[in-house]
Amino acid sequence: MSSVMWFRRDLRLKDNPALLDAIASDPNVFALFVLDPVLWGQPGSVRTNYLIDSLSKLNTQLAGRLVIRSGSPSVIVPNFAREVSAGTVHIAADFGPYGQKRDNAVEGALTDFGVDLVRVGSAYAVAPGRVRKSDDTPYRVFTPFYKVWTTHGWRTPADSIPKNFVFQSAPTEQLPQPNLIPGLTLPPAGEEAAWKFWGEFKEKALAHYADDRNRPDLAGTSSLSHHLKYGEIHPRSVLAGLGDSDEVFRKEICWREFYADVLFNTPQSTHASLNEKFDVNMPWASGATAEEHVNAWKQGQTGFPFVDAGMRQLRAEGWIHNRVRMVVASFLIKDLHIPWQVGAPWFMQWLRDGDIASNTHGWQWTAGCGTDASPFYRVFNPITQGIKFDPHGDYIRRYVPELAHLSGAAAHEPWNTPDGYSHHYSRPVVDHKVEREVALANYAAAKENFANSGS
DNA sequence: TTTTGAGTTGTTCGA
DNA sequence: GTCGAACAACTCAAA
Repeated sequence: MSSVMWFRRDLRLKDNPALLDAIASDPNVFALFVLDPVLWGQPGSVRTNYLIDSLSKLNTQLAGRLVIRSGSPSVIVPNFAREVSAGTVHIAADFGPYGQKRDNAVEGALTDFGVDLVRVGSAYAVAPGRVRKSDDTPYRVFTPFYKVWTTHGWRTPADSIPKNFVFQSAPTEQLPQPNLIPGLTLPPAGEEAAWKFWGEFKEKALAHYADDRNRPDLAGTSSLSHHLKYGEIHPRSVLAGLGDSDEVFRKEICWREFYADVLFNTPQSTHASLNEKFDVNMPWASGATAEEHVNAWKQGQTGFPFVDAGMRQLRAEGWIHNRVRMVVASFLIKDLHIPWQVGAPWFMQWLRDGDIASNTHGWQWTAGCGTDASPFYRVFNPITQGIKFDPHGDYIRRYVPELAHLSGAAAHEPWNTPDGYSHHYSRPVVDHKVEREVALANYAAAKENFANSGS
């Protein structure tokens, strides 16, 4: 007999309860990764390239014993279990809409072969669905969720696997080659890189996190999002390294868990606004001009330096600073009047950390239809946001070469500088002041229509 | 059930 | 340039 560790979004050996459970259940352990065509090889997928790197690092850690098979998991996993005479298949539970469906299908197929699917742990310190109000319904507001999440607690990081543990070997496919995307550079993947970045952040930036995290021109954030996404480090390990004074950063870890919980409780929210009037009554833009606007947004050619820098950073690094994500999302929704459901998939296509829960609900928050009750008249000003959070213009010059000749904060307002357009930078596609008023009127109209529709 | 207090991330205006 | 108030009144959580 043997056991199978089916890796998915938990590509690490440290603090991996499912892996420990596999070893405890039978020391002849096969390490399996399934290339699922549903998640794999989507055109231009940045995450696919990152994942290939991460799998290659994991394979090295396993002394070349990572078994790769491609196909539908509900076929591949049971067949592999039978092939290696496994009694159990071990996984970290997945709480996303697709992941749950997939795992249930695999579990059913395994049962037919007399093999158990064992779920141990998850990608979260506190599994989605566990934090509930006293009436047993889920939270829709962050702060009370955070209070209960904190007191709920989580286990201390698990032991490492035994030193020199040897995994079993089985026939494997080769990892696909990365599909290089021109202009895109990804940081190194894998468990070792995750701990290296986490260590450096803890040493250099964590103490200033509360002040610097909003500054896209500085290295003020942890850059852990892609490592957490692929489970190269577990949030439990990160939380264990924090002190009482690191409340702001602990809250950011909790935001990831909150949004996973929200998605778990409302799986339809990947495409449907939590506040349904946004999908029914909002007069969104359409037609040729709207298409041109969306295209300018995607290409980073809106003529708003802070927006364009962010959209170009996305395609250069597969990442955008969180502050800038809010600004570019607000611009698409409230200046160009395009629904969040157009922007979210573009982010998912290009973000190396693209997480369906965090991405979906980050967008819904900005749109004003998500788990937040902030006033609808909150519209980000893309120019003043830039000047406030990139005060020297360094972030602009890094990503927008047409403005690299402007010094200091002048890069934020090329229209105020004689040679602002001497290097062919785009003119603003809209007038922010005008579009802000349009957005406010649209929200008011949607609310009115909703009231009148009698729903 | 009713009431009360509070809610990640903002902008603009006018003193 | 800085500061406080207004924006306009919703939804959620908890007592």
